[in-house]
This record gives sequence, C-alpha cells and structure tokens, in this order.
Amino acid sequence: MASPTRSSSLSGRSSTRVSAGEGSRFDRRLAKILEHATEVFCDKGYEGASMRDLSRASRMSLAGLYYYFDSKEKLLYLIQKYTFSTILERLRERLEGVEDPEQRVRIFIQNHLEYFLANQKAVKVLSHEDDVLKNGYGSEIAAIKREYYRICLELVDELKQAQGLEFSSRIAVLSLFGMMNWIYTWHNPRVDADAGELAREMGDIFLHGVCRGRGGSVPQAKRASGPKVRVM
Amino acid sequence: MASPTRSSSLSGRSSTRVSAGEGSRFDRRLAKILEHATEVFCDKGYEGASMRDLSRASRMSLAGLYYYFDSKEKLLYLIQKYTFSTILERLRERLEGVEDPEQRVRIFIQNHLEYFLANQKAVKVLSHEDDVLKNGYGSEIAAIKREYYRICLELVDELKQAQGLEFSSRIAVLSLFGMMNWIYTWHNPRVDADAGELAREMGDIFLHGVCRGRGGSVPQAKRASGPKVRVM
DNA sequence: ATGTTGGTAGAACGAACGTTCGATAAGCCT
DNA sequence: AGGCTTATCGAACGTTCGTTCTACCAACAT
Repeated sequence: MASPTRSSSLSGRSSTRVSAGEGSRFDRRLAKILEHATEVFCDKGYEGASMRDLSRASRMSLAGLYYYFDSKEKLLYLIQKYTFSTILERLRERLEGVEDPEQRVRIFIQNHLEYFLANQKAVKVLSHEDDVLKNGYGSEIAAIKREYYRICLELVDELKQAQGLEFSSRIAVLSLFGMMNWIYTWHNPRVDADAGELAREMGDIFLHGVCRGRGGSVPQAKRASGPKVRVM
Repeated sequence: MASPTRSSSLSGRSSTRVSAGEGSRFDRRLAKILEHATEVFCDKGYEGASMRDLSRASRMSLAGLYYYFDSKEKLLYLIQKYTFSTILERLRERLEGVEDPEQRVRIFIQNHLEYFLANQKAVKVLSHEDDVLKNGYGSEIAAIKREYYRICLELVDELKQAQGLEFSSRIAVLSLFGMMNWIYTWHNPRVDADAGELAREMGDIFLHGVCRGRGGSVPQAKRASGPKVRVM
C-alpha cells in the first residue's frame, strides 16, 4: 500500500500512452533491468538466480532494485508478459492479408522461429520457468499462451479442411510446437542456419515429412557429430 | 574420506553383483528415495526443491538421507543416470534383428515415447535440469546423451541413404527430439492416446508430414480446446 | 533557503538453505 | 555379554535467501 513502486506502460496496469517518446526514464531503466534479469534467469534459472545476482548484473544495489518492482516473482511476470505479447502482436501483423492455408502455417513457423532466435534468452526463460508463477500472474500468462495455441490450431485446421486431410490437429500442433521450441536447447548461431532457412526446413518436415524429397534444399555441409545437441 | 556412504550397484562405482536377489536392503531403500525425490524434483524443480522437501517425501529425517548419498547434486546425478541408462538399454534390445530403415526409426520413436509416458516425472527432471550438474557428473550424463543422439542420427542417415533423400539429418533429428520431448509438457494419460498410437502419429508426421493423408488413422474425437496445452 | 520528489544504497531482518555432528538404538557375530 | 555395523534421528552449523528500513543525495519547485 505504502509501496513507492510506480505504475507505467511497462510495469503497471495503467498509463494511457504505451510509448511516450521512447518511454519515461523510469520505463527505460526498468527495461534495462529486465534485460539483465532475463540473462541471469536464463543462465541460472529462476530459483537458482538470487536477487544479489540480479543486483550485480544490473549494477544496482539490492535495495535499489525494489524501487522498480515489488518482488522477484513480479519481475519474472514482467519478463514473460512482455516477451509473449510481442510475439503475438507480430504474428497478427504478418498473418494479415495472406490467404493460402499452407502459406499461413509457414508464416506462423517463420514468426515463431524468428523471434525465438532473436531473443533466445527471453524465450528460454519463458519456456523453462513455465509453472513458477502463482495464481494471478500465472493465469494471466497462461491465458496469453492459450490464445497463441488457439491461433495455431486454427491455422492447421484451415489447412486440414482446405486439403481434405484427416489427422489429429492437437497432436500435430503440439508436435509442431515441440519441434520449434526445442531449438533453444541446441541452436548455435555460429554454425546453424538462420530463422528463415530453419523455418523452411521445419515447415517441410511438418508439412511433407522427411521421406518426400523436397526440391531446392541447399546442400548442407556434412558435420561429424557437430556442436551442441540435446536429446532430452 | 570418513564418509559412511556406501558403494552399491545403484549408488556407487563398485560391487560386482549388479543385482543380488533384487538388490540389497540398502539398494532398495535408495531406490525408493530416488523415486520420491524424482517426484519432488519434477514438481518444484531441482533448485526449488529443498532437502527438507525430500526428507518429508521420503518420510526420513533430513540427516537420515545423507546416509544414502553425499549431496543433493549427487542425488540428481543418480536419478538422471539411472533413467537414461535404462532408455538406452531398452532401445538396443528392440533394435536388434530389425533391418528395414523406416521400421528402425519407428522403433526409436516408439521406445522413446513409451519410456517417456511410463516415467513422465523422471524424464521431466532429466530434461528440465539439463545443465544443473557440474563438471564430473555433468559430463558423464552428457556423454550418455550424445551416444543416444548418435544412434538416432545413424538411423535417420540409414533411412536417407536407403531412399536416396536429401535433407539435413541434424535438423531432422533435433526436430524429432523436439516433437517427442515436448510431450511431457502436455500429455494427459486420461485423455491423450497411449504411447503406441502417439508413436504412430508422430512417426507419420516426421516421415510423411501432415499434408499427405495417411490411411487407417483412427478418427479422433473432436475436442474444443481440450486439456492442458503448452506452446512454450 | 527550504521543502518535495525521484532514485539509490548500507545494513539489517527473519526465514530457509545444504550439510554435519554426536547420540541412539536394533541386528548380527562371536 | 560384549563389540561392530547399519540405520536413523534431533539439533545445530554457517551461509544465503528475499525483503525492508532508513538515510542520503541531487534536482527541481516554491
């Protein structure tokens, strides 16, 4: 009640202006803190990262942090909410005007992967700390995720109908998410393809499988066992 | 040095007998503790679970636990090692004698999913706490995982060669792992199909994609939005 | 000059952490 | 009966945890 923590476009429930000239000083500082915190959460996990770690990363005193948010949990909430809202927003923009069902699915994949690779740390936190948030915060994030799932399911259903196919949309969609999300465990920007190429390859596998040879695949350099892999 | 912690087939590096009449009392007790600990780690995460939580779950005093292992980290190591070794072992058995490349890939999927669904909690711990283990323990688990990956890559390469296909094996294999591993985030035994059916569906997607309608698919009951889903 | 506000930090809070210690039985070998 | 070994425990260790209290300072308004 007597807490000084501000409301703002980033942190709070209010402020009509989403972006008032790049945001207030408060917003900009908070955004920087969120950035650093994301990195730390990604490296050490939510429980494993201490407020002292975050303070060190932000180069601000432990107490100073609490001027910008009320608790460690709220901090995680802010990170997750911001990250996910951005993905959803971009997806809606890109989907507009495209009619072909297969193309729409490919756009979904491309959008997902692009954001994933550009914000690997943030999405790792989003994915890895899925069930940390309690009650209020948790269900809000869960709602955004459900909406995202619903959109993907719709796209796949459109495709199914357009081509008169028969398969479980649920399994297909969740398999697709699995393929895409797993990326954060193995992708290395120095050696693996970029989002566009990966989206094409994964789109091919999802839509046509590995058994049907597809044209125009850029021949991959043979890699003995290669860099990082994760099988679980 | 003066630690009383025993060596045994489960916990230690020694003991010639792998299984002396169902295991010694020590082994059986440790196995039970591992079971309980797996459950707790699964629910609260490795960092989030305290030794006191584990003590409560095992109905043994905090101090009593340390009779069976030297540290929390070693406990996680024991869980991961046992779980993964079992999967690998079963896979090798099943692969024996099967020649057809496509069938061999399907066996891999089936084995993976079967173990996944039968030991959901254990594999969640294995997957979720991937990079918690330090140095010695970590690299030993990593080695087992790499071997598992290598086998899968080999199977896919055999298939590729047999059918004269052209695609990136690395991307294909890692996509396949993604599809399969993601299951632990959404599978609900009360509503989703069993391992065999799922293995067939995922095998179909991986091998032929969603666009090629496959025969004999048991018509799925339409589900509005269904139970748990995870998109990240 | 003086008061108000926005931002920062040192020091401390009680609680919880992983781990260890020393004691205590019960079971077995002689 | 006496002495090991196995198994278990309560209590405490020192450390770190998330959070809060209070004071301080710079900037601006009066």
